[in-house]
Amino acid sequence: MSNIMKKRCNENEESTEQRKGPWTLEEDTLLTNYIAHNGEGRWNLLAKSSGLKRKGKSCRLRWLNYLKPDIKRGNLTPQEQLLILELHCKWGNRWSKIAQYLPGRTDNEIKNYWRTRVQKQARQLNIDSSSHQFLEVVRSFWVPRLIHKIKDNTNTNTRAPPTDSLGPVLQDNNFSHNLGLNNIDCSTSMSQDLAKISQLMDLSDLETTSSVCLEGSRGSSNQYVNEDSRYFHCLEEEYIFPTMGNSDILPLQDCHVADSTYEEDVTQDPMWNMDDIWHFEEYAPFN
DNA sequence: AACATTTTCAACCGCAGGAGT
DNA sequence: GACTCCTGCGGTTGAAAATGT
Repeated sequence: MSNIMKKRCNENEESTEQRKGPWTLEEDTLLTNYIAHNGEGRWNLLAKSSGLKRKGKSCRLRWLNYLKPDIKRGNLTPQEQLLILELHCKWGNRWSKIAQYLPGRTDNEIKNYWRTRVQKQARQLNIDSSSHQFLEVVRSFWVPRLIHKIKDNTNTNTRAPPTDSLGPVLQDNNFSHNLGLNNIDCSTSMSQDLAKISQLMDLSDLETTSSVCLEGSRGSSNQYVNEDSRYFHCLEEEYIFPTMGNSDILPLQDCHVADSTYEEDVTQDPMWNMDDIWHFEEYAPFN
C-alpha cells in the first residue's frame, strides 16, 4: 500500500472519532489543564495525550485564539484600529505579523476585523479595498476620524493626561508615514484638515465614554479607567506609538482587559454610519 | 411575535516551509 | 535528495447573534 493510501486510511480512521465544530466547556477545561501542566506546543502529541478527540491543529487554534490567558476581549480600540490600518498598508494581509504589534489580539481577530469592517466600507463605496482610491479614503477620512475620536475621548476624560500628551505621538512625522498622515497636523485642538472633514461628516455620533478594567501588566492593581486613560497609561509606560518610517515598531503596551468588567466600548458605534458614506460619496463619487 | 436578512467571528481547510530521518 | 511530520499562515465557511421588516 502506498504512503498516500496509508495516509488516507489513517485519516478516515481518525475522522470517525475526530470532533469538529464549537468547543465545549469540558474540552476547554481539558485543554487548559493539560497546557498548565505540560506547556504548549507539540500539538499532535497534546491532542492524543490529553484525551481530546480533536486534531492538534484544532487544539492549537483554540488555545491561541481563545483560551490563552492574555487574549484581549472586546472590540478593537481606535488606537488599535489605527495601528491595523497603518500596518496593513505597510504589510498587506500579513495578519500574524500585524498581530505581533497588537498584544492580546490574534491574527484571526485582525483578519476578521479587516474583512467585516474595512472591506465592508470599501464595498459600500464601491471601491476595491486594495486600491489606491481606498487608501486615499482611509487616509483622508477614516484615520482623521479615529484620531479625532482618540482626542475627543481624551478631552472628556478627567483622569487622563492632558490632550497635549498626544502630541509626541501624533506629531511624530514618521507616524503613519505610509498613510500619508504626516501632512495632517494633529497637534492643535482642531487642525484645518479635521475641520474640513468635520464639515463633511457629522462627528456627533462619536460622543462616547467607556470604562474598562485595566489589569496593569506591570503589577499594578486593577482599576477602572477610561479607554483613553488606558491608552495613555500605556504610553506613560514607555510604549510610544510606533514609528512607521522605519522598522523599529514597538508593540502597544499589553493591557489586559478583564472580560467581566468590560462595560461599554467606545468602538461600539460604527466607524462610519450611512450618513457619512452618503456625505463622502457626495463629495468624492467613485461610482 | 415571527420571519428574513445581515453581520460577526470561531473554526476549518489547504498549503508552504522547516526539521528530522 | 526524498520523504514524513509538525507547525503556522492566510483564505474561507457556516452557525449564532443581531438587526430589520
